[in-house]
Amino acid sequence: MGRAPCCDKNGLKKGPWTPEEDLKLIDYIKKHGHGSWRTLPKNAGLDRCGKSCRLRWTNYLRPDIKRGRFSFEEEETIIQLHSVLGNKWSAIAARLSGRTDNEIKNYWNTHIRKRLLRMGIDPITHSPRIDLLDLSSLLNSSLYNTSQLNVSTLLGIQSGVNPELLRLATTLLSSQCQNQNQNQNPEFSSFPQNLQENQLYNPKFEDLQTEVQEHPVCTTSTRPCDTFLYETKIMKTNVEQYQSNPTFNLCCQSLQSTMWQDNVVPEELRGKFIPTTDQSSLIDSLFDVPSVLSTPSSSPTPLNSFSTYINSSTTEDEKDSFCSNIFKFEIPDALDTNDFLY
DNA sequence: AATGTGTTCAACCGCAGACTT
DNA sequence: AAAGTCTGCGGTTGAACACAT
Repeated sequence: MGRAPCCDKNGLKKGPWTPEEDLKLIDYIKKHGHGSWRTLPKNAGLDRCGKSCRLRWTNYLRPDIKRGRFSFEEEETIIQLHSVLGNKWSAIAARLSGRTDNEIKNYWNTHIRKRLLRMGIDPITHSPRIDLLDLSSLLNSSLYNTSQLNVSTLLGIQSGVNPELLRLATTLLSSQCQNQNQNQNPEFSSFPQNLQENQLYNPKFEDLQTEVQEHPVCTTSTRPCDTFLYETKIMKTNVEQYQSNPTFNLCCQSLQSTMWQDNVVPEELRGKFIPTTDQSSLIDSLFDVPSVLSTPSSSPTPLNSFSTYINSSTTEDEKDSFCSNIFKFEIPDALDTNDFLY
């Protein structure tokens, strides 16, 4: 048979610890070490269960705990580790000296998670939340008028997009402009499908796939932990494939003009980087990831990119503000987006 | 000043795997 | 081998606090 029960839960104190209890616990562990948590409360004269003592010690009383606000570097580290490890708070805490898993978990849920959501980033997958895009403006944009292009297919994004929303978008596309562009450009009409096939089978991605598969797997995610960087690489590679396509060039110019016209880029920032008709620069801009997300601060940054501005920001608020604008999606009144959110 | 609302975070709960008997 | 405990972990809660009206 097994051991005797850890503790009799009846009558044991719960709730916040008093300074006296803290002192008792600290004194005991200083003298004897914690040893068996099961027997500790009795030996230390505490009316608590061992589990409660262990939690109090590891999360609050341990002398090597670093208290106070998280630094920017710590925050960036947490985001990077989370993109690889998922909600493995203890594993993340092990790489941040002085911080407990509980503290990191709380900080993630109260600060980082909300910030990512404000930026339109899914905090679980670290991918852009395309399901929050303003479909109506996208569908009516000059991009659409030029190419009758399925937006999600253009971006090479499928994961993270609610299928219902995509279906709705597709329905809208086909019903609104069924006759408009059908014969406009036969070459381009096969473009989306080709792009999709490329994403699935392109041998160029094999090394990236391997790269990701070598990482630990995100157990809390509903799909393998393909990080934001990985997806960004794929998207970028996908689009680069079509740079030689003249119709795609048109499309890029159209998209860029739409971004400017529709206030995707905040007014005050338009002077910070120069509008360009060069597709590669545009693509870099579209797929560049702000450093606060996943890019190590030491990584090289394209000059003509959003992150150039972000990295030169002086305060966290500025970054947040800028990123919020970049990812600010207006939800059409007629569309109840709650129905589409995971 | 009173009340309502939002935020924070210490502490609890329940589960799973390791361990003991 | 089986039954039960121990330990660590991640998710969740709710009291305390901050801020807005």
